[in-house]
Parts: sequence; C-alpha cells; structure tokens
Amino acid sequence: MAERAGVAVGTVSRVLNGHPSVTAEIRARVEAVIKELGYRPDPFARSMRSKISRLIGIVIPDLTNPFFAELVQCAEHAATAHGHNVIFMTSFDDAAREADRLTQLAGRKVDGIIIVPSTGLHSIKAPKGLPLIAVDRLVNNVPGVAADHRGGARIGVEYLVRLGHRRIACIAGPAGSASAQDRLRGYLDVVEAFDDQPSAPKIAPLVVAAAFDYESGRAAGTYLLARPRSERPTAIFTSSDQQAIGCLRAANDLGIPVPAGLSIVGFDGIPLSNLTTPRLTTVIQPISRIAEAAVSALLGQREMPPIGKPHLFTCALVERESSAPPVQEPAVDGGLLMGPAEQMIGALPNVRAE
Amino acid sequence: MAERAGVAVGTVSRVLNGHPSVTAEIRARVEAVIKELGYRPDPFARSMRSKISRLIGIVIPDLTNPFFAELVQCAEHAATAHGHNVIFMTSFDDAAREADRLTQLAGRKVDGIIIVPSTGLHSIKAPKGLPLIAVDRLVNNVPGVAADHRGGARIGVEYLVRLGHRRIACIAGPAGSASAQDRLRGYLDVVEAFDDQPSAPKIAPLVVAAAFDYESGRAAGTYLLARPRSERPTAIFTSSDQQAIGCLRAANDLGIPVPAGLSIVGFDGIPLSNLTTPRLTTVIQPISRIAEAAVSALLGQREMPPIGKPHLFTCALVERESSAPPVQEPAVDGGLLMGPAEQMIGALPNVRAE
DNA sequence: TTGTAGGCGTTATCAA
DNA sequence: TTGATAACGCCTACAA
Repeated sequence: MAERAGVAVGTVSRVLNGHPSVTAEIRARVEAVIKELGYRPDPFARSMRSKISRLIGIVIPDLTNPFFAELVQCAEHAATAHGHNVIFMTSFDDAAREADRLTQLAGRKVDGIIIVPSTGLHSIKAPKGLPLIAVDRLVNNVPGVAADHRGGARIGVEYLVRLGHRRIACIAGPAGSASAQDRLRGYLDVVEAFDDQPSAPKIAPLVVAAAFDYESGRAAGTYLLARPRSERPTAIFTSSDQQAIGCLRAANDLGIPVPAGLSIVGFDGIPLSNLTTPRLTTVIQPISRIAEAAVSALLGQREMPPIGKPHLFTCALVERESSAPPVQEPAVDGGLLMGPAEQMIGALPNVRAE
Repeated sequence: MAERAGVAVGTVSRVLNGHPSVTAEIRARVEAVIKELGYRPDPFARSMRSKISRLIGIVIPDLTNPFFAELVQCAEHAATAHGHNVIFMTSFDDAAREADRLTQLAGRKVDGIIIVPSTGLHSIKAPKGLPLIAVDRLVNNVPGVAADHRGGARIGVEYLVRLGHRRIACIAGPAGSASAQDRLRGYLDVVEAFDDQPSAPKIAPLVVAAAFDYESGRAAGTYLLARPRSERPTAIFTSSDQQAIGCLRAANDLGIPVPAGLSIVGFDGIPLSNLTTPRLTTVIQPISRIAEAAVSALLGQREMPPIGKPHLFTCALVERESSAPPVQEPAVDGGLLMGPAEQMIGALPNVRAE
C-alpha cells in the first residue's frame, strides 16, 4: 500500500479523488509515492463501491457496413473524451443475439448502451434502469438520435427531379429498418408532391426493397435495370452507398453507362463513395456529430431526447459524377408501385442477394 | 440477498460456481430463488476477488479500414464464444495515443490485449504481466499472428509473371508497417528469383510506397501510370484492396482500360473487392482464422506463439477480372528501384494523398 | 486536517 | 455438506 508514505488509506483516497481537505504538503508526499510505485486504483473495487463503471456498451448489426464502422469509431472517440471506454458487440443483425448482448451488457453494469437495433425491430426490451439510446435506426420505446433520413432522401430525390428525371426508381432498405422506411418515405414525399400539382409532369414511382449491402444493391439494381427499355428508370435513388456501388456494378454489367444512361444517388457518404468510378453523388450523414450526440446524451452531458421525439441531424447532398440530366424524355406510365404511398410501405417486392 | 433461501452466502457462491459439494436439494432451492429474484452476481465484486475480468482489449489503427473492421468483428465473435467481452479502442495510427490506450487497458485489468500496432512501430512497450498479441502487423518483442504476407505477395506477383507481365510495379504499404514490408519482400523475392535465372527475361522492379487507404492508392497509381508509355507498368501489385481500388480509379481517370491495358492485383480480400468494376483479382487473407487464433492464444486455449516466431496463415489468390495477359511486349529497362532488393526496403519514394 | 472503521458482493478457508 | 468469517481494495462517515 501507498500508506507507506506514512499516511492512512483514507488520505490516499482523498488525494486520489481531489478532495479539498488535504494539506498541500501531504498531498505532494502521497502523489510522489503514487508516482514512484506506479500505483493505480483497482477499477473493480472502485466500481463496486461507486456503482459506476465508466464503461459503455455499443451494439451494432454488422461492422462490415462502413457506415457502422465509422459510427463505432466516432463513438469510441467521443466516449474516450468523456473518460469512458466502450465494450463493442455485434448482433449480426439478429434480434435474439442482440437481446442476449443487451443482457450481457446489463450484467456488466455498463453506464449506458448505444444500440443500432437489428433489422425488423420496432421496440427494444431494455434492461430497466440502464440508459439506452438508439442510433440511426429509431425504435418507438427508446430515445434516439439519427440523421433526418426522410429529409435527406427528399433532398436526394428532389435533386434528381430538378435534373429532369421523371422515372426515378428507389432501392429501399430492408422493410424492417426504420431508417430505410424513413428514406423511402422521403422518396414518396417527393413523388406525392408532384402528384399534387396537376400541371407538373407525373413521376412514376418504382420501388424495390433490398438489404443495405453491396451484393443486395447489385441484385436490386439488376432487377430494376433488366426491365424493358420503356419501363427502365433513368435514375435510381438508393438507401445506402453500398447499394449504390452495387448498382454501379449492375449498370456496368448490363452495359448501361453512368451517368449518361442512368443516374445513381447514394446515401451515407462513406469514404469510398468518393473513389468509385464514377464518383458517387450521395446524401451524406453528419456521422461524427450523431455519434457525439449519442454519447453525451448517454453520459448525461446533455439531456436525453424524449422518447418518440428523437434528435435528428440534417443531411446534405454531395453532387459528384454519378448523376446527370436524363438523355431522352422517359415515358411516364407504369410503375411497380402505384396508389397511396403510405399503404405501400412495408409491402414492397423484396430482392435479396443469393 | 438470496440467502433468504435459508442458506449462507457461501452456499450460494458454491451453487453459482458449480461446486460439487452441494446437495441436489439445496442446489435446487437456491437456483429457484436465483431465478425468482433474477439475481446476477456482481461482476465487480467477482473480478475484485478472482483477478479475472473476462474482458479483453482490442486496439486498432483505423476502423475505416474494412480489413480491420472485419478483424474486430471476428475477434469479438471469437471472444464471446470464449465467454469474454471486448473493449474496443482506436489508436488512429498514432503511437502516443496507442501507448495511452494500452495503459488504459492495463488499468482496466483486462485479461489480455489484441493489438494491430500503429504504423512505424517495431516494438511495443507492453504493460508487463498482461498477455498481449500482435495481429497482422508483427513487432519484434511481442507474440504475433498474421497472414503470411510475404508468401501471399509472392503468390500474387508470380501469378502476374505467369500471365506474361514483366514490367510489374508494386505499391508498397507505408514503410513503417511490418505487413507492408513483408509484402514488399514477397514482391522482391519474385523479382530476384528471375534475376537468378539468366535465361529468363528480366523483371523490371518499380516500387512506390503509400498508405493503405483508397486515396493514397489512387495517388500512387496516378504516379505510376503517369510515367511515359515506355516506362509505364503493365501490371500493378498493390498492398491492399483499398489501394487497388484507388488504382482502378487512377487508371480510369487516365483512360487506361483494366485489364486490357493494365492488370491490378489487390491484397486482403475484403467483400468490396468482388464488387468493383472490374472485379478485383486479389490475395485473400484467412481473416476469421487469424482472429480466432489470436483470441484463443490470448485466452490460453492454445499456446502463445513464441516471440520472434509468429503464427502465420497462408493466403490464397482469387482470380477475377482485373488481371489479364499484357497486350504488348513491354520494355525491360529502367525501374525506380534497382540494385540489391534488401537495401531498398525502407528507402522508397513515398506518395501520399494530399 | 487526518485517522479509523464499516461495508460494498464475492470467494476461500476453516470449523462444525 | 454447510455455515461462519476473513479478505479483496476502495470510499465515506464519523471521530479525533
């Protein structure tokens, strides 16, 4: 023990915790011994008494998704700045595994949990008494912080409309993902806005659902582009950069030039989106700000967003090379999806990678 | 307390730990109460006594690198299977920050640490008494597990030679990275092997160093491909898939068709390598096996590789679309790098992203 | 200001 | 087999 500095344990503790009532002389002496012995307080003993672990958990569906990887990295950075460390876990997008991880974290007595809920989850049975915040994919019984997916999608689709596109397809994300639904809703917002102005040319909606990854994007793109020329979209709005990159691949396989024969807009703004051929026009999310907001809310530096009223961050369009005005005036009739948009959400054709 | 089951604390502990000397009847009674109360032993109290945290640390230079992201995911998976959780940290490829993280982990009393050392590190000052294993980038004072980078590079370059290429450039990784050096060495192995056979046509070595990321790969590729036609390589062997993808971009920017005018071979085997245009021929690392080996060595399920004698996993070539025989017989003279290969390592022109 | 002592939840030792 | 008890390292009243 460092009490070989000639003081009592209590005094050492006071020095450690910066308690005011310690003589400068004694404090110096103790600190010297601490340094000399390389003494570190035992975190377990500490946590056992204080009930504070300075540990937070983060659970994400899949680290192979560059967006989540960046999110985790930003969150770790923010947590470290707050003096916390992070226990990382993958749910592999599986609800059962996710629930198990949550239980594990609760058992570890972490101070809080950041979670990107697995696909298909609309509510989370949170270990009670444990601060929990959903990021990116919002659920209805937990505070959340995310990009304004709906607004972001609107920005992307409106941009395509402004470019002159009228046959704009949408590759939606998986039906169970809240972020995917919001992006789809944004797409439909634009479609409906045009429906409301009878003078404006109609936009033919064309929607297909797919997972967020490269391969699913490629499959969905192939599905959309393999349609007869007259029905083929002149632009595709995707729900992730990975899907968009898969689409690029699909277009290339089918001999369709981008952006000459097809415009593609991505979503997320991952680093790679700026290095594809052609470079991807995409809607970027302010990912580091999202991560920081989640961490500081969790750690009480900022108040938690109320349940049902998540903290939303606005997205921005980055115009690059994968988008351009359409070459020929597209036909307007016939879309996969017709009718009141709201009803369609959740009942879309689903294309999946083999 | 669960001793309201009418037993002493010690007995509960024995039940919890499956100690044999407990009557079936008592055990049943205690377990019933445990379940009823949803009782969970406090991990801090437990660790405080047992000196075991069931926590391991993992420190990575950059999670934006898909290879590392996958590594982390695999490691977490393996650790979970062993009943451990993982504290994740980024060093941002900065030695000072890395050292700090290591200290933090030691302070947390994790059971072991997996580290991908930051670029430029040749040894690690490990907190002593703490199992530590280096992954992917080996250092000389710590046990390690990695892919056989040198052998893998050899496989990739030999493949290009077999295809008929003689002017094969190499984009090496950052000079400070051990894995980068090994891959470069593998490249040089092949070059030298040809030098030894006077009958065989000479291979002109051409090497440039760059960071592992997309943008650096693009810059390095541009640098190599902007040379006069007679000196331009007909094939580029890169040190990461990201570099290769950047190269793809560079070739495209310069109007050089791949693989018709240039063959590119990547390294790593990240998922994306199969979705570029053209799909990337690459040398894949058995990443999940590497991660599992690291975890089980760390946790004592398997013996640690001796220092200086790391556990190496062989790589495999996946032939895809970015490689083909060269069209025209290339000239042989003039390379950036000439002379005894060994001397060159570490003294290469370095191209970096702006 | 400083020392002393009790208690946090476990596990391990020793008796019973 | 089971119970009682000490000890792990820390913090915090409370007493000096």
